[in-house]
Amino acid sequence: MNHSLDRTFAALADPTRRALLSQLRTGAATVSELAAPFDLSLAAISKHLRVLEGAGLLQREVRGREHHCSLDATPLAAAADFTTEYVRFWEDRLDSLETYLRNSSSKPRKKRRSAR
Amino acid sequence: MNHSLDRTFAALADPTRRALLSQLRTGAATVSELAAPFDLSLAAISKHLRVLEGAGLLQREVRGREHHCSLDATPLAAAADFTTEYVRFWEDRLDSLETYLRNSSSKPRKKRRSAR
DNA sequence: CATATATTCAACCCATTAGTTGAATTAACG
DNA sequence: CGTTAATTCAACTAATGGGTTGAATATATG
Repeated sequence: MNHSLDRTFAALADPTRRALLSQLRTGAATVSELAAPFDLSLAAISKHLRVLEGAGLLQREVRGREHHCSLDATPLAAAADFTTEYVRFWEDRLDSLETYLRNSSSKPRKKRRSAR
Repeated sequence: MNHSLDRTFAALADPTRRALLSQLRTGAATVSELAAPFDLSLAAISKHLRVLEGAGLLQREVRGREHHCSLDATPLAAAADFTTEYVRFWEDRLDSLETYLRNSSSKPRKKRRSAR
């Protein structure tokens, strides 16, 4: 279940791929343009790009002998939802812990208000 | 660079680990409690838990022979920031594309307003 | 103490990943 | 047409990941 989150997170787990994504924010680019900043073979970059493509984060338009790659951030929405849900959950827990501590230490035995 | 994002995303890339995190939201649990829902050996779960721990997502308190595990969502904040930044960027791009299309198709040659 | 319980450790297996190099493919260009 | 350029393919290596099993290590407990 949630195959696509698997691929999205796996794609993001590699620093080279995150750097490629970052580069793509400035606009579409060919494979060799994308490869230029890295000390890696073109084949290695080609593989990374395929991983990004497999995660739906990259779209490729072949124009002659050049492959023009562009970002597609759509799949990141699910990843963002997933993570922010936990962050919210966590903040809420910390909030209620805080109110609990405030209410129980200064005025012990008193009923605590609910957080937020 | 950003070793910790590496580990966070790598930890999230596995469905078993995401399920473990989800379980941990209901509160602390021992290793065997966490393992119960899965059709996996305890050793396998133990490994997954160590990955989560390595990513800082799990805290362990050894109480006698039991290891009580609890969630720590703190590292997810960076992951959430990372992903939502892209999502925002993407929405903005789509927005400006939309306004561009609206303004150029109905009233061609007219200056377009900036998005948002 | 002897035994059962909770968990990890160690050694393995198999699949996948990240990288390399050299050849193949396809397209552009004088 | 022949050469150069952009990219992938194929084969290989080394490391990592996810899983297993059986033994080891503590810790409870009758």
